[in-house]
Amino acid sequence: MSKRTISMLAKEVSVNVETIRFYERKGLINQPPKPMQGYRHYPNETVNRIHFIKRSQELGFTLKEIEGLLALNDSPCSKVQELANKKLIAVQKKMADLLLLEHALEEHLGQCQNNDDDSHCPIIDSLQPK
Amino acid sequence: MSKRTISMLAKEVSVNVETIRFYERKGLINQPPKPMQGYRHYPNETVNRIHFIKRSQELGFTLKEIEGLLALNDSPCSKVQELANKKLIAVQKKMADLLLLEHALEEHLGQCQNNDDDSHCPIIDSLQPK
DNA sequence: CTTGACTCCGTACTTAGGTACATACAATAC
DNA sequence: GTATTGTATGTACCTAAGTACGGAGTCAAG
Repeated sequence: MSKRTISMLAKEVSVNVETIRFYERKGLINQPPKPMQGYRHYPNETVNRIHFIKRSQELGFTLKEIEGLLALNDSPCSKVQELANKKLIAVQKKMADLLLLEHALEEHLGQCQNNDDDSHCPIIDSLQPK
Repeated sequence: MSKRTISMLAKEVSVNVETIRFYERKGLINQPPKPMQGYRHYPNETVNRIHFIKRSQELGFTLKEIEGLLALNDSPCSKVQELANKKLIAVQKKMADLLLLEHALEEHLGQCQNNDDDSHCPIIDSLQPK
């Protein structure tokens, strides 16, 4: 009886209407059949689906991976762990990269601190080829 | 006398020919004039330019920001520092985000470790709406 | 009954940093 | 001289995750 139209659904899950259509096109949620008359209405299941997608995104999964997770719904825990573990390793690698970047930037900025001549920048210098 | 053609330049700086053309279109390097006869040849300056771009990319700057850096060549050090500092802060923020993500993933994986029933996964459970 | 809001549907656009392709022409190898 | 590379140019395509738009149909309020 809720007669949940697409814009009501959108509001309910805090997502744009266009995004819902996009997920439908991607096959992440299925489009309810169009009644002979009037607009489509969306079941609670779709609300749950979108929440699942959004939570997974917060864990850093891409839509493609989420598609996999959704398919894995009844798969052994070990499969899911494998995916989550891969993601964890990717996250850690990314952090390591950023840490290097952070140090490089800090070092460059440190050189600017010891620089009296504002008209000449050690950062630009070090980017310049030797 | 080098008569450096585009593919020689590409090899020299370890970049695709297409990438050089792309940088030309973006205005990051300027395209040498086409001689009446034969192919364009690229000066050492372009080699330096591309090295500058690549080093800046390693420091995490985007092409758009690099455009800014190139324009800043003769600007006061303080301007450059400002840009680098912004970048540093963005990097640190990104790391903080990833750290949270890491902990969330680790916690989820930890629950799988304490799970005896492989046919049922706590991760999928926790993504599922309550 | 007409206006405004909403839906449906398909398609195009967005950002970033390139990659690829089609065509014509130039240069080099044999 | 012919075959194979290489270059010039413009345009289209790629991924990711949507966003925007145009036109037609539909619904609800006044």
